[in-house]
Amino acid sequence: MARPRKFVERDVVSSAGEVFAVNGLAATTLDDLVQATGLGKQSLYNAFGGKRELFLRALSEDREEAARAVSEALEHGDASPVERIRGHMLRMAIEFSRSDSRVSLTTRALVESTGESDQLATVTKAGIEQLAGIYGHCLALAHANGDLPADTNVPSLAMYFVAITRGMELLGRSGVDRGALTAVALDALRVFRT
Amino acid sequence: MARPRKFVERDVVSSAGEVFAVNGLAATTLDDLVQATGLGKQSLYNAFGGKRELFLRALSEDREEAARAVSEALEHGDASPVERIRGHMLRMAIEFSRSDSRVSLTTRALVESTGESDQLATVTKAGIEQLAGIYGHCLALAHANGDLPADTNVPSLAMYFVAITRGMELLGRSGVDRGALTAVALDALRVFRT
DNA sequence: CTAGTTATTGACCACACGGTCCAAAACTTG
DNA sequence: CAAGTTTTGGACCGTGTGGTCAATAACTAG
Repeated sequence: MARPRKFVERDVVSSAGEVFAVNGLAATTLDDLVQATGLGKQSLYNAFGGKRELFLRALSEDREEAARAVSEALEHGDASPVERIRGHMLRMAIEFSRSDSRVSLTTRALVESTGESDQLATVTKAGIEQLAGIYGHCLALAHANGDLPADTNVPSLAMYFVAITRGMELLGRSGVDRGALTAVALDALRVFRT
Repeated sequence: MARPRKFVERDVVSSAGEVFAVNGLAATTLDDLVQATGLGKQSLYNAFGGKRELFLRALSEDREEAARAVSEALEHGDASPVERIRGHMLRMAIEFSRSDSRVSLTTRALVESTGESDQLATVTKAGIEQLAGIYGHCLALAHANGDLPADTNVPSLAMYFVAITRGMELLGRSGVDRGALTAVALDALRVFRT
């Protein structure tokens, strides 16, 4: 009934996300996006509505992807919950120390958002809470296992892990090397000492 | 011998810094700066050279100020080193949960810098290391006091504190409230349990 | 094949951007 | 007061911006 699209939305959002991850929202131009995605301005505009909307889409996908990855790492496997978190943190240290390490769209959105009522702020806040929920789930298991001090406040500790990973992301960005970042991760895991 | 300036550099850099802290480098326009500082484009240009240079100046001042504040908190007072760090972390939790909390220029520069060779990256990396040094100094005292586990790697733990404070900054920005942030700070301090 | 619908393309636009020019102003020194 | 020097203010400029338009292409249902 109508001319079909030449592109797959998912791919376009993904390409756009990479550009945004490198440049940030404000510093990415429509032309950058046109070049990265391969489609024309008007097609971009028809399909998504504009730069900001496209960023929001990419942000949502990035957030889902990140949540999925953490879930995967923390909810499966036969190691104990604490061991799973340990493994995850060490993997994050490596990930964040990759020299091409781009900063996540969530962190970008957090920094570039203006004011509480900004839509970026809403999405990122939800993202933070989602992440904390995932950590919390795993920590609750560990707590039930008796692997955490009895007086542990699980939701707070979950938020602590979100904080330390965000901090490690920034440190990696600033050039802190893999060894140092791994050491930071190990220090962070000291909260588990019973 | 010549017409005197109507402004004080320090004040101008400070005003500019506030604008940058709110909007970021890319999203701040020259006109924003003109309005915030009160002087004309040409004067700005004469005195500093351009937007980016002015940002660099503001960044340096922000970094010095931050380092000074942390030094002040960690190196003086009659509480023990560990207690000083504890107090500092709790104060940071409050600071970062202020709803108008602007994100520090260092974090901004970290996120907005492009590539390792970027001048922004150089300055921020130095800033991170300076901060870690300050934490390290205080931690070394604590270690000598026997307040830290004997096997503590002091420089690494110092970097850990830089990471957790950066993470808390981001969390505060995302709307995490004072109570939650304080709890995170307390969790972070668990590394001190002997 | 035709009508209807949507996607694509590239030209186009108004505007805001960072930056520059230049004439006038404000000051110090002799 | 005059010469010399720097600052200032505002008009100005080329460029790149996000976004729009209108003509055309590509497809499907009938």
